[in-house]
Amino acid sequence: MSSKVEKNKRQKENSLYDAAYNLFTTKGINDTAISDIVKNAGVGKGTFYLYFKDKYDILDRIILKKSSEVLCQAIAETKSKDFKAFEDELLYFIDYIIEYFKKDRLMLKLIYKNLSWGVLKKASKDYEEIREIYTMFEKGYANTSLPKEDIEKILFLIMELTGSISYSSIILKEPTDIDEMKPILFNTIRKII
Amino acid sequence: MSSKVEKNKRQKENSLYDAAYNLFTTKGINDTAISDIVKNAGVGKGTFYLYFKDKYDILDRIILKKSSEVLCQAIAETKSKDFKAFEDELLYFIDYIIEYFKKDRLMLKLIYKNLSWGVLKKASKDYEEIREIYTMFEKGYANTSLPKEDIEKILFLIMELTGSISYSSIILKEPTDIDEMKPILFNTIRKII
Amino acid sequence: MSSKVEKNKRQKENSLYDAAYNLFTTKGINDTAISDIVKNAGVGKGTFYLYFKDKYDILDRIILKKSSEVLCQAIAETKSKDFKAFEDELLYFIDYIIEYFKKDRLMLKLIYKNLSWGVLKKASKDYEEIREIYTMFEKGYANTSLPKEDIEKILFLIMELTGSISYSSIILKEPTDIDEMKPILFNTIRKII
Amino acid sequence: MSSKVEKNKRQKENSLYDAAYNLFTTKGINDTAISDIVKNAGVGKGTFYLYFKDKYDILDRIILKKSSEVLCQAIAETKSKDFKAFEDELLYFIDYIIEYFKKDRLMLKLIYKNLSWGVLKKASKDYEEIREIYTMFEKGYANTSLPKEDIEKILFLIMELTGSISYSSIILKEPTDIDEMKPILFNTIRKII
DNA sequence: TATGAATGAGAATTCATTCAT
DNA sequence: GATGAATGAATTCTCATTCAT
Repeated sequence: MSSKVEKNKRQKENSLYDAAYNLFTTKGINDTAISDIVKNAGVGKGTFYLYFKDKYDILDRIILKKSSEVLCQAIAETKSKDFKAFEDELLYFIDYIIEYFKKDRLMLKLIYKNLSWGVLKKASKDYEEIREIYTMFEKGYANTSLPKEDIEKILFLIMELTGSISYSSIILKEPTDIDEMKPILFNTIRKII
Repeated sequence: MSSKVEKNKRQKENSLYDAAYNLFTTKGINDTAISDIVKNAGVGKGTFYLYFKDKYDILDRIILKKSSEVLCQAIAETKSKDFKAFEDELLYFIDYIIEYFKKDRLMLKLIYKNLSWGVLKKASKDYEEIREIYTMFEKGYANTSLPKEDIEKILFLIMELTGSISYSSIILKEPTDIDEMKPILFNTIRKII
Repeated sequence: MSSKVEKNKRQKENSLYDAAYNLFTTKGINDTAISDIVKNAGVGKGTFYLYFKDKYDILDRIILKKSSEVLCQAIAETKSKDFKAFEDELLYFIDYIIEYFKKDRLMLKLIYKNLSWGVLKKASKDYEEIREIYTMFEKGYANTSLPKEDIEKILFLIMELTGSISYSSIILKEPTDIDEMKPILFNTIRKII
Repeated sequence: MSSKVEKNKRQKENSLYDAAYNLFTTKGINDTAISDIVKNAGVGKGTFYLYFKDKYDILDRIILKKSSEVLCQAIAETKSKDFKAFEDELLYFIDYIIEYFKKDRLMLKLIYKNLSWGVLKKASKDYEEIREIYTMFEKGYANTSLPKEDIEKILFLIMELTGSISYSSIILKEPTDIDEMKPILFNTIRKII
């Protein structure tokens, strides 16, 4: 296949991704029809089915893509800082994620209700950076006697807590604004590790 | 209005609640149509609209009802035990909730992603028991200098953490089974308070 | 039946008339449901069927009532002026009707599309005043040799023309405003008689 | 787009027009459902919404189409006769319309109460023939000092009168049959011009 | 590959009418 | 007479999916 054709295909697929993401975040998943997506993407209706099975197929892929993006960016940024203390490193990582969500509330809204940390772990085949989160965390626990599985569980627990608190305080403003929750959350994480 | 008519109305409304709950938990929300609900409830289609605005109206009310039920039962049971230590009391309360969810996974699946602790707080007007959760928690912190708001935030955080971990480990088995997560979760809560 | 009960019945019927008239003129006939009418009238749904067969039954009666009212008022007012010339008398009568419609556009909109002069004639059993329109017109033609039927046809024609022009110029502003159409219309009527 | 597809589209649209027209005239507008239309047209239900917004959209377009057809035919026929006198020409034109309505009462019934001369004028962009009615009329008034607007108003008035009388005498037989009304109507028009 | 016209199953919603109280 | 809860047929409208071009 000529690379021109290949490029054109990639282009169509991407415009479908973009259109779907925009519609899912602004109108909601239920209120977005495939005909909306193809209209916004500027492609024919049949074309959608060449790339995706249905609405939930493209949704799943978008969620994976977007949440990986956040995590990759967060881990890359954290690693570049060369923290001495593990606690500082972890909190910087968590804070980066929260600040990201604060700037892109629509994305948080879309991915939170549809993402589980477990799904991401499966995706870690494709994203080396996600494995690095584990590495960072395990290194932080290097001189403890905790079994590796327990360390992973603690990481899992912290990630779930972060996601949960981010969602409720950023999206629902419950029980209060994220900036007021952060000290409590960070303090809690410090106690946990 | 005669009490016979009144009783009949209550009956219809309840059979709609029950039918909707069963369908939502077994078939899922998206795959449940109003016509399914009325068919299962044994009432006419128009009757649905006499009591509810649409599918999401009945869903919201079910979620509120069911989640209040869990919490009310949990707090009642906890109070009846007359714990001496606050830590024991809180962990018993949390454990009760988790065990409830273990027995009724479908309910957990339905309510978790659609419920926020904030919504419940608003409902606490109608449910005295929910206010008692706060009372219990505040009593536990009685001899600290923490401001009342911070105590509430910590409670909120623990509730979100519990819900989040319950959902992922009971429903998704991620990162592992709930029984393996419990020690870590309880240990974490102990550290937090 | 005691007159108190009788009065109460009349009251309910009247509030149904009023409610229906208000809804028909503001929301339109198609968009007015019987449940709207009874709600606005403050009576039970079953009550409607004690007085009217269906929506079109009450509509027909309202149209007859309202259009008779206009005509009765117009003829009474005209007679009270004691015109010498028939032309002046007829034009005053027509003008009175037009001015009435100008002040109550909603009513014109409701009755025009649903009323025919013929329907009114049938109603003239109940409304002596409507017969007087004929009398006035025939008197005006007293010293001509025209057969009575032709005189009636001319009156009919003038009434249809008036209604038609009122509707288009007052409601649709077509071809122009009623005040600009009046001179042409009056001039035309003068030529006709 | 291939002309085959284009032709097929036109065909579907036309069968919808035809089916809707037949149902509107025979069953009435209120008693015609979209599902009746598509069934009679032999197309899928969704196809209707590909071409029309709703029942009133197709109705409006039908009315415009049909009323333009009558007028176009009437003016074409009139022009072909090469009348010397304007009065003869106008009356022939009016008579043609009336005879048309006599033969197609259902059409008259459908379009009259839903059509205004004003709507037609707007459509005259698409129908050159409608503009020719104005031309004919203005030519007839060529050697008078009447302003152009007044001439148009008189034409409007004559058209409204014709429509109104046609409707009541052909459809309602009020006050009498159209053939008995014609002499009076023609006489009146003669007086008006 | 890409298209978009066509489909029809199925979802939500309305509403006239009945009838037990 | 008066009520209003209950009904379910009827209607509108949507939308995922197909397939001929």
